[in-house]
Amino acid sequence: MLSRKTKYALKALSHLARRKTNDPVQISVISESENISQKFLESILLSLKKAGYLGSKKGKGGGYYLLEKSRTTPIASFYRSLEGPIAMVPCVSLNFYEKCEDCNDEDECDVHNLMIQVRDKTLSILENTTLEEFVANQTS
Amino acid sequence: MLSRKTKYALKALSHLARRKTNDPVQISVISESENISQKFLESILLSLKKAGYLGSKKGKGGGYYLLEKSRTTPIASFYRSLEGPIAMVPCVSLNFYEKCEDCNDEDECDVHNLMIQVRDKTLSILENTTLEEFVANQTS
DNA sequence: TAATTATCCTATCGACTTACTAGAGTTTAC
DNA sequence: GTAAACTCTAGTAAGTCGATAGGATAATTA
Repeated sequence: MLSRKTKYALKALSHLARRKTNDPVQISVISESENISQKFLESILLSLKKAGYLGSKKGKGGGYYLLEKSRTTPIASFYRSLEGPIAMVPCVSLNFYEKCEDCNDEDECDVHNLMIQVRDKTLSILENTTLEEFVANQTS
Repeated sequence: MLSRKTKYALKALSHLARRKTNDPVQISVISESENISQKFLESILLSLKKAGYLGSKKGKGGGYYLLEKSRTTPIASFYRSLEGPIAMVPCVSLNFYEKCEDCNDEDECDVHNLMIQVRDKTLSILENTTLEEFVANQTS
């Protein structure tokens, strides 16, 4: 399940990406337009900035803006930076791999083998959809 | 992420399904063979029984056994009964649908539309893999 | 019937996570 | 220099997770 944090982040990114220009947008504007608690969104946008996806400008006329490269960043990257592993089990995670303590031989673990398939299918979407495409997506 | 509960459940089901016969198997046997805390496994197997996937026999020579129909049950069913929704967002869940409070028009929500795709890909595996196939699965 | 075996059930626990909120600090534009 | 806006640190209520403890219940065996 997607946490609210990640969901809100994707909605905020979508909001910024739908704009033609990369001007700063105030938190309050995004928060009202997307129906997200402003204070909560504040911390989310800050995370996205620290992760290198957004820029910010303080003071009057300030706000958060999309860094140009973020438009071609796959959703998988945003997901991982907010939510962590995409895989359903750490032992099939590409970026957050961890061995199971209870499992001697991964190749013989049915759960492992099934979850690899799920991971691959999921990644085929999340890795191949950029923010740009995410926004352009009409009932795909 | 798969909870340990669900992971252990799948491993236990796999253990039972790998057997040719459907004789009762003691919790302690499964627990040792799969490296799962016995007490925790106890409650998991009980859930699976209540959900109608396993039978049980008390007393000497007792244990849990696979109900025949469970062999042809898709993994998705086990998953849902233990973990709940498979979808990443309630608003795209087939069996646990819930409307987002923050979203006016689902069809125009980018998150919604993307998560439909992820759901379909995931279901294409979990709905089309029966316990039998799950076990037969060799590095597929 | 008594003893043994194994499931069934309740309830408790500490650690962690989630979704937020409060409030003060800092930078910028005018 | 003051108002506008982001930055940052804390904290918190509620819930979940993984596990444990301890006994109740039921079935089998002798």
